[in-house]
Amino acid sequence: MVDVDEALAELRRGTDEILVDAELRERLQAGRPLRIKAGFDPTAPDLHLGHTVLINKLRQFQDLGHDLYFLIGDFTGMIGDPSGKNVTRKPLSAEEVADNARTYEEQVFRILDRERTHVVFNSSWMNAFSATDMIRLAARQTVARMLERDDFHKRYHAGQSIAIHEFLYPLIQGYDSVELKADVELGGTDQKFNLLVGRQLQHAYGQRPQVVITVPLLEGLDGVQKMSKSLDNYVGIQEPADEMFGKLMSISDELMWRYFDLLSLRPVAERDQLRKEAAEGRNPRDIKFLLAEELVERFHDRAAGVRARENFLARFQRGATPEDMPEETVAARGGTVPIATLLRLCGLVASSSDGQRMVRQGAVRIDGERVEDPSRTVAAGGVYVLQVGKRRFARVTVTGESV
RNA sequence: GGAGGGGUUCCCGAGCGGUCAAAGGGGGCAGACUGUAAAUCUGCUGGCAAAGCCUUCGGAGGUUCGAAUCCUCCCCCCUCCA
Repeated sequence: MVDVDEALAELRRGTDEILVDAELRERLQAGRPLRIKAGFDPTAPDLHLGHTVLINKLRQFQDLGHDLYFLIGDFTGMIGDPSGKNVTRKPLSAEEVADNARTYEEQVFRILDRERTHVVFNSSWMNAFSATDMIRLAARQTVARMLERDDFHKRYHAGQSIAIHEFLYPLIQGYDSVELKADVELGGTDQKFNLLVGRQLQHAYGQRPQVVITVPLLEGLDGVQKMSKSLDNYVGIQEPADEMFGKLMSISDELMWRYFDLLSLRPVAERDQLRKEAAEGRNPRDIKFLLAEELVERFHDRAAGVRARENFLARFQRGATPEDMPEETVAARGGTVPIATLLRLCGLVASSSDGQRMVRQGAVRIDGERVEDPSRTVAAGGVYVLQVGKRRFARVTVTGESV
């Protein structure tokens, strides 16, 4: 049996809070495999680095011999999750939920141990929940307590709507813990309220309340808001190596240390050493290289990490165009196509108006030559490398009229 | 059920008969500077194969030469009272 103190030290690392630490110790001492719960909303089909903070922690529990209940909140997902943005979400269709859940499952086993993971869906018990059950459940919670939740509190005081069913979300999530007889539930710090509802409900239903562990939320690339797909400040774990590397290089120096803490698996001592070197004048960019390379390596492989760094240097230090870029084919009506339209058709700008603006701002290049004239047209019968800004590229073949 | 306040572009928020594709801020994007960092400065921030045309101020009608602005009905949100 693993030493409990050692296990606890390992489990505490990188967490935000453990409620209650003494209870966790007790349960670990009991020596039986614990039932570890973590819930996932089935709306995001792409896991990003922000999710991996939690998933790495789950993996640790597995490595210590505990059982993971990977809960896909398909039922709660259909209700619509109130957390995050202060907007009532539209419910997902059963089909979408199923699709998203499958994608989740595929990706998560890049990190988790399949053998020690039970994938469960809360619809499997919630679909059988009766109105009577629901009322009994709702009776366990008060409106005042609900309004303590930060998200609800803000919306309420900002004069934004809160639908009643949004109150059901935490209740059901909490009830899932009852159903699973969870010993421990993990989640992001933003989940603290919901996780604590689980404790309360387990007590109300005669169970021993779960231990709640929160992990910090990872800030997105902007360094301010949490990493999320909808804010488009994320790094997906399935992204191409160059893309991943480039995104990680664009973070601020300050944020880099945060990422070292929450994402890097390097020993703490090494992190401290790097920090010292930075303070002594080592170029932070080179330290960022280490981080970016480590993460690319984790989700691709060693060679990919090295190659991504080389490509990065080539492109931005020596101005080379990337080797891989989207290939597009565009048919020119009447033999030529305006540059702004071409950019739009290649997906490099959101609209042709936007494309014109980009040209005016000097952001557009054709085969490396800056385009000055917004009304410039491009002739059919050629292959061009288009560039917008520093990062957006496409190789386009312009053909004559085809349809 | 009653009384009052409110719904404006990605977000917040001005506008209250033409000069409004709609102030200002945030966010975002681009340029300069750099280490594709941050900070800073500057510009842009409805759409269209485009010097013109088309669509936007909760929805539908109406008044007017002209409506985000005025009128009618409807929908939604908030506050207080029940």
